[in-house]
Amino acid sequence: MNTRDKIILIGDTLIRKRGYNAFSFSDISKELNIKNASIHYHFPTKTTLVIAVIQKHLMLLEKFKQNVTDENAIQKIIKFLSVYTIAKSEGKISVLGSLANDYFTFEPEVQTELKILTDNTLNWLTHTLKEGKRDGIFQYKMTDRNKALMIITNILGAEQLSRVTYQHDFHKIKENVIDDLTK
Amino acid sequence: MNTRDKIILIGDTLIRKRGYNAFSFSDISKELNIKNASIHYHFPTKTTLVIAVIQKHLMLLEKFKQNVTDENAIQKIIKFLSVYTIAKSEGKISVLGSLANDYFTFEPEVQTELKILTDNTLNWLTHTLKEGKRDGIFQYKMTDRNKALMIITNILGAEQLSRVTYQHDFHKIKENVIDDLTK
DNA sequence: ATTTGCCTACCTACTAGTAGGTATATATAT
DNA sequence: ATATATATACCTACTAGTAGGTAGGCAAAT
Repeated sequence: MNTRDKIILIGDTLIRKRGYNAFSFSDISKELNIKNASIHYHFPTKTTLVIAVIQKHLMLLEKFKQNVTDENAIQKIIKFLSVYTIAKSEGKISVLGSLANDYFTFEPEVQTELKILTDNTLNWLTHTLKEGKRDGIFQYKMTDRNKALMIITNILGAEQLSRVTYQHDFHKIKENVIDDLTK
Repeated sequence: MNTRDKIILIGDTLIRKRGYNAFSFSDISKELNIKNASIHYHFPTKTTLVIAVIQKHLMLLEKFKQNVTDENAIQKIIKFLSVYTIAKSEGKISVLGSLANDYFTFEPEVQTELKILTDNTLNWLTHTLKEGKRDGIFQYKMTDRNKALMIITNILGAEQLSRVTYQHDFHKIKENVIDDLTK
C-alpha cells in the first residue's frame, strides 16, 4: 500500500475511534514514521484528508451494493448490519455517525460530501426495505424511508450508546432490528 | 446567575452544538467578557467543567422524574421526548449523545459520570415502559430494557442523522417512536 | 482579616500549515 | 549511451496561532 492510502486508512481509524476534532496530523505521522510536513504533501489540509476518507467510504458502499445485488432483502440487510458489527468489534463506529456529530465544525465541502454518503446509504436501505416488503419478507406500516430512518438511527445510536454502556448492547439492538423486520 | 453557572451553561451549549473537542475555554471567556484565567478560577481543568455539566444534567433528570411522577406512562414518554425536541430546535443534541461520541478521549472520572447519567436515563425509561405495559397502554414483545435501548438509540441516532439530512427527519422519528409504542 | 472573583502576564505543548531543499526514479532529448 | 529535465516523496526548519494551565496581584465584599 502506498503512503497516501496508508494516511487515509489511519485517518479513517482515528476519526472513527476518537473523532475528527480529537486527532492531529502528527498522530498519523508518528504512526507512519514520517514527518508532519510529509502528510501535508499528500493532503494539503485536514479538510482534504477527511474528504478523501468520505470518498473512500462512498466507493466501499458502491462495492457493497454490487456484492449483494443477487441476494434477497433479508440477506442484504443482515450483511449491511454486519459491516457495522465488524467495525464495532474493532472499536470503530461508522464514519457517518462520527462525522455527523462534528457536522457544524466542518467546511461546506465536507458537509456536502457527508450529505452524499448519508443519502446514498439511506436510499439503498429504503430501496432494499421496499424490495423485502414487496416480496412479503418484511412487514411494517410506515413508509419505506421512515423505516429506513428508524433502522439507521438505531444503529448510529447503538454505536454511541454502547461505548458508554456495554458492547453487548450493540448486538442486542442489532438483533432486535432484524427480529422486528421479520416478526 | 453567577459566573460559575454561566460558565456551565455556555459549556453545556458548546458541547451540545459543536462537541467537547471543538470548544475551548477562550470560547467561553470571550462570550462572558472575562479573561481565560478567570475560567480556570472556577474550573481548574476542562475535565472539572465537563463533570459539572454532566452533574447539572443528572440534577435536571431527577427534577424531570419528580415532575412527571403523577402522569401516565404515555404522557411521561411524550414529555421525555419533548426535552430532546426542544433542544433540537435550538441546534443542540443531548449531552449523552455528544459526550458518548468523545467517550474514549475522556479521563476515567468523566467516563464514570457519563455512565451514571446514561444508566439513570435508561433505567427511568425501562421502568416507565414496564409501567405502561402493565397498564395495557404499550405493546411490545422484547424485554423492557431492550425496548428502552431501541427508543433511546432512535433518539440519539436521530439527533446525529438529522444534522446531515433534514431537521424534519428528527420529528418523523420521534412520531414513529410514539406511534409504534401505542400502535 | 479573609475570602471571593477577577486581573495581568506568563508558560509549555501542540495545532495546522509553509518554505525550501534533497535523494531517487523516470522520462525525454541529444 | 548520456545528459537533462521532471516528478515523486520525503526531509529540515520554520511560522503564526491556539490549547490548557499557572503564578501572583488587587479591589471589593463579608
